[in-house]
Amino acid sequence: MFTPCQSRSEVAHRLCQLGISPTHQRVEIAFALFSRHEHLCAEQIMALVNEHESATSKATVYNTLNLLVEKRMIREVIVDGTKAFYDPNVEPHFHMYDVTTGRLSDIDATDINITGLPVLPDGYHQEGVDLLVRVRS
Amino acid sequence: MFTPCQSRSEVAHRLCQLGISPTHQRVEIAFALFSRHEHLCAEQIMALVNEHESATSKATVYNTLNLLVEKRMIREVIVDGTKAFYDPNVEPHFHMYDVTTGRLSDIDATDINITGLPVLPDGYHQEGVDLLVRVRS
DNA sequence: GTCCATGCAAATAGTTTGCACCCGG
DNA sequence: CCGGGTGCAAACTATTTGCATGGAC
Repeated sequence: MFTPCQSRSEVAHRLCQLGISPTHQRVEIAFALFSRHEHLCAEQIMALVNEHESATSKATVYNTLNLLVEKRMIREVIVDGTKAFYDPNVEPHFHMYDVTTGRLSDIDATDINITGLPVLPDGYHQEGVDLLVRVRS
Repeated sequence: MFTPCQSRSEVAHRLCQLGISPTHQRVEIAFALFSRHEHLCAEQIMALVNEHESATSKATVYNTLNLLVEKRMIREVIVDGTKAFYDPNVEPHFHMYDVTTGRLSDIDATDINITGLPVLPDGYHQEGVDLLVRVRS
């Protein structure tokens, strides 16, 4: 299950567990995602991190997000090709995207059942299944 | 069902049906997609179109692809956020993406059944469901 | 001649790269 | 000191915008 973090020290601890040294920038970036249960894009994260003092560069935001994705602390969600969203929930689940507002929300995977997917040829193995429900309001 | 076009005049005819004037550039771009049953990205389409004489600009390729998407002659498929694929098949169907080769292929929708999707609140309506199976070879 | 569709050069947005610096050993 | 990890300016790539051109009426 997804567990949010209320404090920066909690986030720092999780970073350490993954072998990532908890620098100021990294803690701020991870905290932005884990303190709220939302899907944010790089730009929004950058804005949150630099709310008080403008201290962290775009490149660092991106590099850190990529590092967290690689270490499986967060997940990248592609929705429309214009930008990536980042999701602090790494458990298997799906997404709903409101094309009117640009808002992305979770769909719990436990309720969903997908049948009839093709059997993969030998030598192939399934990495994952992405399911996105696009809605308009 | 998806019906490929073997000739440029067939493509021109389909463009007219949609109210798009069949200029040289547009016919070439649409023909690149409809003459082969494949998923191509803008770059590949540009290369095909300019194989003989380098005559069509990148901007025109993109603008034309966007026009065809808008008129529902083709479909944009987002797979990894680095580039968009364009699919001449606009019937409901799903996709399989080989992350090793970067190749994208169709999955027929008739075999697939998805249950347990959430009921949408009033005022919302479903635009579509995208299903992508990521495989590794 | 006027006007609007068309095509493209230039601008933009999102992301990555390569390198300078600094901190721990 | 030295070396690798860190952060960022600059570069890069995919895509969009705004405008000049030219063909239709």
